[in-house]
Amino acid sequence: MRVDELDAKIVRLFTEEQRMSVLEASRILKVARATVQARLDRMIANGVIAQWVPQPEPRAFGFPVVAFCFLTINQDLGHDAVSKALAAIPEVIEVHTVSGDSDLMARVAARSNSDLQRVLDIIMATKAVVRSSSVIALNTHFEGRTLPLLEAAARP
Amino acid sequence: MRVDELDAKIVRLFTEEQRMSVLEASRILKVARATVQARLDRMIANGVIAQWVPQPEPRAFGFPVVAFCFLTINQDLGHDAVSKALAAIPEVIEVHTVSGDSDLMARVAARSNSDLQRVLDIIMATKAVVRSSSVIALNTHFEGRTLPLLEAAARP
DNA sequence: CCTTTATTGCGCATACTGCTCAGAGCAGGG
DNA sequence: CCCTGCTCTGAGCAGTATGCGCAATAAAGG
Repeated sequence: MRVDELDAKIVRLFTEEQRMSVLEASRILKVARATVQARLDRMIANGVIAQWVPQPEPRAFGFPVVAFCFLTINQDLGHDAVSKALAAIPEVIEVHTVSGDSDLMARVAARSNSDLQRVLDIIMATKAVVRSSSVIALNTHFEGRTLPLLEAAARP
Repeated sequence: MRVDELDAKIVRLFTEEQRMSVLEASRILKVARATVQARLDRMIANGVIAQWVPQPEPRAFGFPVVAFCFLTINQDLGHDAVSKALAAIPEVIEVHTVSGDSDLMARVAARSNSDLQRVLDIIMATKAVVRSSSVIALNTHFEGRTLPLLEAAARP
């Protein structure tokens, strides 16, 4: 879907002031309320706004450690079956099939470095994963920063 | 912060029905409206709910390619200066300092595989990065799946 | 047992939402 | 040049939610 600058401004407004009402936004942007409504509806319908939900932050409730694990899977099972098995583990936040030496990459949260070991053991215990190699995130500079990209896509 | 099962149920409700009102949620959970309000306020204040904003999805507006780039940086600059330079590039969605062979890991979005090359060139052109090695996400099975972890943390 | 904190139920004024509708502006096709 | 389709606009109205305050009750902790 194509987005324009008004779309980007709307998303930015609702991102910066999450208590913004549609009416208030329309006043600030000097457009009709129905326009803001329509733009939001369209972006949600097209998936440009993928979700608009309270995002729990594991760091804030006892899981300060983040690691990226590169997994070599049991080829008998296939990627989908393995990702399904991984989805049963709450500490696994994200799973991609990737190019390169490994088959899958998983983002994993843990209570501590030693707790990460526990989670990795759970992953290995599924028998879906043959080998894993992890990289720990020592410091997260930023993440989920998609707004600048939306604005870049909106520019003419 | 400690979360209990009511907290998790509240987050789940607002995640599954994003048009849920606080009043409606209180009716469904059979608690007072003020309680739901108080729990939400507390979780937002403590960062358990990190953000509650419209999340743009790059895949939906022309950036279907996702890659994870492992960067070796120019040691003269330091991690923070480099991450700041990377933050100026809208295609860079996420940056972590990581353990292992590389210094930083960046999540990058692009319009296509060849467009990814363009983005990597921009990254290298900052002179902040000495070497990069990328892994392309061929298939995203799931991501941002933090709710199960919150529920696990809420269980007694 | 007492103090503190959380929850509850209630009311009220204000504000927002969802919905509808007719008219205006604009671009593209015939 | 005129039609057609699309979006934006401004307006209204009923229904609903919100923010706020308050006093009573329940639960938790020392």
